[in-house]
Amino acid sequence: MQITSRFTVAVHILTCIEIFSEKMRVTSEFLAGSTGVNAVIIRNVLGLLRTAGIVETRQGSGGAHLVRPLGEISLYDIYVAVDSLDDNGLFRFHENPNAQCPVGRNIHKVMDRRLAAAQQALENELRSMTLADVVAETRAIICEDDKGHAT
Amino acid sequence: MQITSRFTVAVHILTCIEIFSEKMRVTSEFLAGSTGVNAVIIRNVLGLLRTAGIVETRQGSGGAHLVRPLGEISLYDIYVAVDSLDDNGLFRFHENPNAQCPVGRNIHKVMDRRLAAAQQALENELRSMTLADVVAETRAIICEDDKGHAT
DNA sequence: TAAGTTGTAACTACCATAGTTACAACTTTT
DNA sequence: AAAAGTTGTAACTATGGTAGTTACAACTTA
Repeated sequence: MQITSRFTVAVHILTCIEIFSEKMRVTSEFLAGSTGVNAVIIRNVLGLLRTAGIVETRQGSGGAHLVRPLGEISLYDIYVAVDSLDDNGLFRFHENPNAQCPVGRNIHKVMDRRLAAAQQALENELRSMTLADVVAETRAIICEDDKGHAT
Repeated sequence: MQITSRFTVAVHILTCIEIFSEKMRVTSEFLAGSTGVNAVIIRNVLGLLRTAGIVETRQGSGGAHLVRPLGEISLYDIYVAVDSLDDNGLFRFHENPNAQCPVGRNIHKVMDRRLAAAQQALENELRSMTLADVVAETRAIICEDDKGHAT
Protein backbone atom coordinates (compact mmCIF):
# COMPACT_ATOMS: atom_id res chain seq x y z
CA MET A 1 0.00 0.00 0.00
CA GLN A 2 1.40 3.33 -1.05
CA ILE A 3 0.31 6.90 -1.56
CA THR A 4 -0.11 7.44 -5.31
CA SER A 5 2.66 8.78 -7.46
CA ARG A 6 0.18 11.49 -8.48
CA PHE A 7 1.41 13.31 -5.40
CA THR A 8 5.09 13.40 -6.36
CA VAL A 9 4.10 14.06 -9.97
CA ALA A 10 2.07 17.06 -8.80
CA VAL A 11 4.96 18.46 -6.79
CA HIS A 12 7.26 17.89 -9.75
CA ILE A 13 5.05 19.70 -12.24
CA LEU A 14 4.32 22.58 -9.88
CA THR A 15 8.06 23.02 -9.41
CA CYS A 16 8.50 23.01 -13.18
CA ILE A 17 5.75 25.56 -13.64
CA GLU A 18 7.40 27.90 -11.15
CA ILE A 19 10.88 27.48 -12.57
CA PHE A 20 10.12 27.49 -16.28
CA SER A 21 6.95 29.49 -16.83
CA GLU A 22 8.72 32.83 -17.01
CA LYS A 23 10.79 31.75 -19.96
CA MET A 24 8.45 29.47 -21.87
CA ARG A 25 4.98 28.01 -22.13
CA VAL A 26 4.80 25.04 -19.79
CA THR A 27 2.52 22.64 -21.64
CA SER A 28 1.33 19.19 -20.65
CA GLU A 29 3.64 17.77 -23.31
CA PHE A 30 6.62 19.51 -21.74
CA LEU A 31 5.63 18.30 -18.27
CA ALA A 32 5.13 14.78 -19.62
CA GLY A 33 8.69 14.97 -20.90
CA SER A 34 10.13 16.18 -17.61
CA THR A 35 8.26 13.70 -15.42
CA GLY A 36 8.30 10.71 -17.74
CA VAL A 37 4.57 10.44 -17.19
CA ASN A 38 1.91 10.27 -19.87
CA ALA A 39 0.60 13.66 -21.02
CA VAL A 40 -3.03 12.71 -20.37
CA ILE A 41 -2.18 11.82 -16.80
CA ILE A 42 -0.45 15.19 -16.49
CA ARG A 43 -3.55 16.92 -17.77
CA ASN A 44 -5.66 15.00 -15.26
CA VAL A 45 -3.37 16.00 -12.39
CA LEU A 46 -3.39 19.60 -13.62
CA GLY A 47 -7.17 19.37 -13.63
CA LEU A 48 -7.18 18.31 -9.98
CA LEU A 49 -4.77 21.12 -9.10
CA ARG A 50 -6.96 23.56 -10.99
CA THR A 51 -10.05 22.42 -9.11
CA ALA A 52 -8.11 22.95 -5.89
CA GLY A 53 -7.33 26.52 -6.93
CA ILE A 54 -3.59 25.95 -7.18
CA VAL A 55 -2.97 26.38 -10.91
CA GLU A 56 -4.56 28.01 -13.91
CA THR A 57 -4.52 26.45 -17.34
CA ARG A 58 -5.91 27.71 -20.62
CA GLN A 59 -7.37 25.67 -23.39
CA GLY A 60 -5.97 26.39 -26.80
CA SER A 61 -3.13 28.65 -25.86
CA GLY A 62 -1.68 26.19 -23.45
CA GLY A 63 0.66 26.67 -20.51
CA ALA A 64 0.02 26.38 -16.79
CA HIS A 65 0.55 29.06 -14.14
CA LEU A 66 0.49 29.11 -10.38
CA VAL A 67 -2.41 30.99 -8.86
CA ARG A 68 -1.11 31.49 -5.33
CA PRO A 69 2.25 32.58 -3.91
CA LEU A 70 4.67 29.66 -3.51
CA GLY A 71 4.75 30.03 0.24
CA GLU A 72 1.00 29.56 0.43
CA ILE A 73 0.98 26.20 -1.30
CA SER A 74 1.80 23.51 1.22
CA LEU A 75 2.56 19.91 0.37
CA TYR A 76 -0.62 19.12 2.27
CA ASP A 77 -2.66 21.25 -0.14
CA ILE A 78 -1.15 19.33 -3.03
CA TYR A 79 -1.67 15.98 -1.34
CA VAL A 80 -5.32 16.71 -0.67
CA ALA A 81 -5.82 18.01 -4.20
CA VAL A 82 -4.56 14.92 -5.99
CA ASP A 83 -4.85 11.98 -3.60
CA SER A 84 -8.48 12.06 -2.78
CA LEU A 85 -9.30 10.15 0.37
CA ASP A 86 -12.89 11.35 0.19
CA ASP A 87 -14.39 11.05 3.64
CA ASN A 88 -12.69 7.77 4.41
CA GLY A 89 -9.47 8.77 6.04
CA LEU A 90 -6.05 7.30 5.49
CA PHE A 91 -6.78 4.04 7.26
CA ARG A 92 -9.28 1.60 5.94
CA PHE A 93 -11.44 -0.14 8.52
CA HIS A 94 -12.84 -3.64 8.07
CA GLU A 95 -16.49 -3.05 7.47
CA ASN A 96 -18.44 -5.70 9.32
CA PRO A 97 -17.19 -6.17 12.86
CA ASN A 98 -19.67 -8.30 14.75
CA ALA A 99 -21.95 -6.28 17.02
CA GLN A 100 -22.65 -9.45 19.03
CA CYS A 101 -19.02 -9.49 20.18
CA PRO A 102 -18.03 -6.95 22.84
CA VAL A 103 -14.76 -6.30 21.02
CA GLY A 104 -16.38 -6.14 17.59
CA ARG A 105 -19.00 -3.76 18.94
CA ASN A 106 -16.44 -1.29 20.33
CA ILE A 107 -13.22 -1.58 18.34
CA HIS A 108 -14.23 1.10 15.87
CA LYS A 109 -14.91 3.61 18.61
CA VAL A 110 -11.62 2.82 20.32
CA MET A 111 -9.51 2.99 17.19
CA ASP A 112 -11.02 5.94 15.37
CA ARG A 113 -9.45 8.55 17.59
CA ARG A 114 -6.05 6.89 17.35
CA LEU A 115 -6.13 6.48 13.59
CA ALA A 116 -7.18 10.10 13.23
CA ALA A 117 -4.24 11.16 15.40
CA ALA A 118 -1.81 9.22 13.22
CA GLN A 119 -3.28 10.71 10.07
CA GLN A 120 -3.09 14.18 11.64
CA ALA A 121 0.59 13.69 12.38
CA LEU A 122 1.29 12.92 8.73
CA GLU A 123 -0.80 15.82 7.53
CA ASN A 124 0.71 18.31 9.94
CA GLU A 125 4.14 17.41 8.68
CA LEU A 126 2.98 17.94 5.10
CA ARG A 127 1.39 21.22 6.14
CA SER A 128 4.72 22.43 7.48
CA MET A 129 6.40 22.21 4.08
CA THR A 130 5.60 24.50 1.18
CA LEU A 131 6.38 24.65 -2.50
CA ALA A 132 8.58 27.61 -1.66
CA ASP A 133 10.92 25.26 0.26
CA VAL A 134 10.96 22.69 -2.51
CA VAL A 135 11.58 25.23 -5.25
CA ALA A 136 14.27 27.02 -3.26
CA GLU A 137 16.19 23.82 -2.66
CA THR A 138 15.74 22.71 -6.24
CA ARG A 139 17.05 26.03 -7.54
CA ALA A 140 20.02 25.80 -5.19
CA ILE A 141 20.94 22.35 -6.42
CA ILE A 142 20.54 23.37 -10.05
CA CYS A 143 22.85 26.31 -9.38
CA GLU A 144 25.44 23.99 -7.80
CA ASP A 145 25.12 21.71 -10.80
CA ASP A 146 25.89 24.58 -13.15
CA LYS A 147 28.95 25.60 -11.17
CA GLY A 148 30.17 22.02 -11.25
CA HIS A 149 29.86 21.88 -15.03
CA ALA A 150 31.54 25.24 -15.45
CA THR A 151 34.80 24.23 -13.75
CA MET B 1 -5.42 5.31 -1.60
CA GLN B 2 -5.73 3.82 1.84
CA ILE B 3 -3.76 1.75 4.31
CA THR B 4 -5.10 -1.81 4.18
CA SER B 5 -7.82 -3.03 6.48
CA ARG B 6 -5.36 -5.76 7.47
CA PHE B 7 -4.06 -3.25 9.97
CA THR B 8 -7.35 -2.66 11.77
CA VAL B 9 -8.12 -6.36 11.46
CA ALA B 10 -4.81 -7.14 13.15
CA VAL B 11 -5.48 -4.74 16.02
CA HIS B 12 -8.97 -6.22 16.38
CA ILE B 13 -7.82 -9.80 16.57
CA LEU B 14 -4.95 -9.02 18.93
CA THR B 15 -7.42 -7.29 21.22
CA CYS B 16 -9.67 -10.35 21.06
CA ILE B 17 -6.78 -12.65 21.82
CA GLU B 18 -5.91 -10.65 24.91
CA ILE B 19 -9.47 -10.36 26.15
CA PHE B 20 -10.72 -13.87 25.39
CA SER B 21 -7.78 -16.23 25.47
CA GLU B 22 -7.93 -16.78 29.21
CA LYS B 23 -11.43 -18.18 29.01
CA MET B 24 -11.47 -19.97 25.69
CA ARG B 25 -9.47 -21.09 22.69
CA VAL B 26 -9.32 -18.15 20.28
CA THR B 27 -9.43 -19.84 16.87
CA SER B 28 -9.34 -18.30 13.44
CA GLU B 29 -13.02 -19.21 13.09
CA PHE B 30 -13.86 -17.28 16.24
CA LEU B 31 -11.83 -14.29 15.06
CA ALA B 32 -13.49 -14.47 11.65
CA GLY B 33 -16.82 -14.27 13.46
CA SER B 34 -15.80 -11.27 15.55
CA THR B 35 -14.22 -9.29 12.71
CA GLY B 36 -16.57 -10.28 9.91
CA VAL B 37 -13.51 -11.18 7.88
CA ASN B 38 -12.87 -14.47 6.11
CA ALA B 39 -11.13 -17.08 8.27
CA VAL B 40 -8.37 -17.64 5.71
CA ILE B 41 -7.57 -13.93 5.73
CA ILE B 42 -7.47 -14.12 9.51
CA ARG B 43 -5.01 -17.00 9.33
CA ASN B 44 -2.87 -15.03 6.89
CA VAL B 45 -2.83 -12.01 9.17
CA LEU B 46 -2.04 -14.26 12.13
CA GLY B 47 0.79 -15.67 10.04
CA LEU B 48 2.22 -12.18 9.50
CA LEU B 49 1.90 -11.42 13.21
CA ARG B 50 3.59 -14.71 14.02
CA THR B 51 6.48 -13.93 11.68
CA ALA B 52 6.81 -10.59 13.44
CA GLY B 53 7.05 -12.33 16.80
CA ILE B 54 3.82 -10.91 18.15
CA VAL B 55 1.64 -14.02 18.45
CA GLU B 56 1.99 -17.75 18.75
CA THR B 57 -0.34 -20.16 17.06
CA ARG B 58 -0.42 -23.93 17.11
CA GLN B 59 -1.47 -26.22 14.36
CA GLY B 60 -4.00 -28.85 15.30
CA SER B 61 -4.86 -27.72 18.78
CA GLY B 62 -5.66 -24.21 17.65
CA GLY B 63 -5.84 -20.94 19.53
CA ALA B 64 -3.59 -17.89 19.34
CA HIS B 65 -1.63 -16.28 22.16
CA LEU B 66 0.31 -13.09 22.58
CA VAL B 67 4.05 -13.56 22.89
CA ARG B 68 5.00 -10.17 24.34
CA PRO B 69 3.52 -8.01 27.09
CA LEU B 70 0.73 -5.74 25.84
CA GLY B 71 2.70 -2.61 26.58
CA GLU B 72 5.51 -3.77 24.32
CA ILE B 73 3.35 -4.14 21.26
CA SER B 74 2.93 -0.76 19.60
CA LEU B 75 0.51 -0.01 16.80
CA TYR B 76 3.62 0.63 14.73
CA ASP B 77 4.80 -2.93 15.31
CA ILE B 78 1.45 -4.20 14.10
CA TYR B 79 1.40 -1.85 11.14
CA VAL B 80 4.83 -2.95 10.02
CA ALA B 81 3.96 -6.59 10.51
CA VAL B 82 0.88 -6.63 8.30
CA ASP B 83 1.17 -3.73 5.88
CA SER B 84 4.45 -4.45 4.24
CA LEU B 85 5.88 -1.44 2.48
CA ASP B 86 9.04 -3.37 1.72
CA ASP B 87 11.81 -0.87 1.07
CA ASN B 88 9.59 1.50 -0.85
CA GLY B 89 8.32 3.86 1.77
CA LEU B 90 4.81 5.19 2.19
CA PHE B 91 5.01 7.51 -0.80
CA ARG B 92 5.33 6.22 -4.29
CA PHE B 93 7.61 8.17 -6.60
CA HIS B 94 7.08 8.39 -10.35
CA GLU B 95 9.82 6.24 -11.75
CA ASN B 96 11.24 7.96 -14.79
CA PRO B 97 11.87 11.64 -14.22
CA ASN B 98 13.89 13.02 -17.11
CA ALA B 99 17.57 13.43 -16.28
CA GLN B 100 17.88 15.92 -19.14
CA CYS B 101 15.63 18.31 -17.23
CA PRO B 102 17.19 20.15 -14.27
CA VAL B 103 14.01 19.63 -12.26
CA GLY B 104 13.60 16.00 -13.30
CA ARG B 105 17.23 15.37 -12.42
CA ASN B 106 16.91 16.74 -8.87
CA ILE B 107 13.32 16.40 -7.70
CA HIS B 108 13.92 12.98 -6.17
CA LYS B 109 16.79 14.24 -4.06
CA VAL B 110 14.79 17.26 -2.93
CA MET B 111 11.66 15.33 -2.04
CA ASP B 112 13.08 12.20 -0.44
CA ARG B 113 14.00 13.88 2.82
CA ARG B 114 10.60 15.54 3.06
CA LEU B 115 8.63 12.41 2.28
CA ALA B 116 10.66 10.48 4.82
CA ALA B 117 9.90 13.15 7.44
CA ALA B 118 6.17 12.85 6.77
CA GLN B 119 6.31 9.08 6.97
CA GLN B 120 8.30 9.34 10.20
CA ALA B 121 5.64 11.59 11.73
CA LEU B 122 2.97 8.99 11.03
CA GLU B 123 5.11 6.16 12.33
CA ASN B 124 6.13 8.01 15.50
CA GLU B 125 2.49 8.56 16.31
CA LEU B 126 1.80 4.86 15.80
CA ARG B 127 4.81 4.03 17.93
CA SER B 128 3.42 6.09 20.78
CA MET B 129 0.32 3.90 21.09
CA THR B 130 0.36 0.35 22.37
CA LEU B 131 -2.03 -2.56 22.48
CA ALA B 132 -2.16 -1.96 26.22
CA ASP B 133 -3.90 1.37 25.59
CA VAL B 134 -6.32 -0.12 23.11
CA VAL B 135 -7.20 -3.08 25.32
CA ALA B 136 -7.59 -0.90 28.40
CA GLU B 137 -10.00 1.42 26.67
CA THR B 138 -11.90 -1.46 25.14
CA ARG B 139 -12.27 -3.17 28.52
CA ALA B 140 -13.46 0.10 30.05
CA ILE B 141 -16.13 0.54 27.41
CA ILE B 142 -17.25 -3.07 27.72
CA CYS B 143 -17.55 -2.55 31.46
CA GLU B 144 -19.64 0.60 30.93
CA ASP B 145 -21.82 -1.34 28.53
CA ASP B 146 -22.47 -3.99 31.15
CA LYS B 147 -23.43 -1.42 33.76
CA GLY B 148 -25.78 0.20 31.29
CA HIS B 149 -27.53 -3.11 30.63
CA ALA B 150 -27.74 -3.87 34.32
CA THR B 151 -29.76 -0.78 35.20
C1' DT C 1 -7.80 28.38 -41.89
C1' DA C 2 -3.97 25.76 -39.87
C1' DA C 3 -1.36 24.35 -36.01
C1' DG C 4 -0.99 23.45 -31.44
C1' DT C 5 -3.13 22.74 -27.04
C1' DT C 6 -6.50 21.47 -23.36
C1' DG C 7 -10.26 18.66 -21.40
C1' DT C 8 -12.35 14.46 -21.33
C1' DA C 9 -14.25 10.00 -22.53
C1' DA C 10 -13.47 5.26 -23.40
C1' DC C 11 -10.78 1.60 -23.30
C1' DT C 12 -6.79 -1.48 -21.83
C1' DA C 13 -3.19 -3.52 -18.86
C1' DC C 14 -1.66 -4.38 -14.53
C1' DC C 15 -1.43 -5.06 -9.70
C1' DA C 16 -3.07 -5.48 -4.92
C1' DT C 17 -6.75 -6.59 -1.80
C1' DA C 18 -9.90 -9.65 -0.25
C1' DG C 19 -12.83 -13.72 -0.67
C1' DT C 20 -13.24 -18.59 -1.60
C1' DT C 21 -12.35 -23.52 -2.07
C1' DA C 22 -9.52 -27.21 -1.16
C1' DC C 23 -6.48 -29.99 1.25
C1' DA C 24 -2.28 -31.66 3.64
C1' DA C 25 -0.27 -31.44 8.27
C1' DC C 26 -1.04 -31.40 12.90
C1' DT C 27 -3.19 -32.01 17.83
C1' DT C 28 -6.41 -33.72 20.91
C1' DT C 29 -10.08 -36.68 22.25
C1' DT C 30 -12.33 -40.84 22.24
C1' DA D 1 -5.98 -45.91 15.68
C1' DA D 2 -9.71 -43.33 14.21
C1' DA D 3 -12.49 -39.06 14.39
C1' DA D 4 -13.00 -34.27 14.92
C1' DG D 5 -11.30 -29.89 14.83
C1' DT D 6 -7.72 -26.70 13.59
C1' DT D 7 -3.78 -24.45 11.17
C1' DG D 8 -0.96 -23.33 7.07
C1' DT D 9 -0.94 -22.71 2.40
C1' DA D 10 -1.80 -23.00 -2.49
C1' DA D 11 -4.66 -21.85 -6.26
C1' DC D 12 -8.13 -19.49 -8.09
C1' DT D 13 -11.69 -15.61 -8.62
C1' DA D 14 -13.76 -10.99 -8.16
C1' DT D 15 -13.16 -6.32 -7.55
C1' DG D 16 -11.24 -1.85 -7.66
C1' DG D 17 -7.69 1.53 -8.38
C1' DT D 18 -3.60 3.24 -10.91
C1' DA D 19 -1.62 4.38 -14.96
C1' DG D 20 -1.16 4.20 -20.01
C1' DT D 21 -3.25 4.87 -24.47
C1' DT D 22 -6.14 6.45 -28.27
C1' DA D 23 -9.33 9.55 -29.90
C1' DC D 24 -11.55 13.72 -30.49
C1' DA D 25 -14.28 17.98 -29.57
C1' DA D 26 -13.41 22.66 -27.91
C1' DC D 27 -10.45 26.30 -27.79
C1' DT D 28 -6.57 29.92 -28.88
C1' DT D 29 -3.25 32.03 -31.59
C1' DA D 30 -0.67 32.91 -35.74
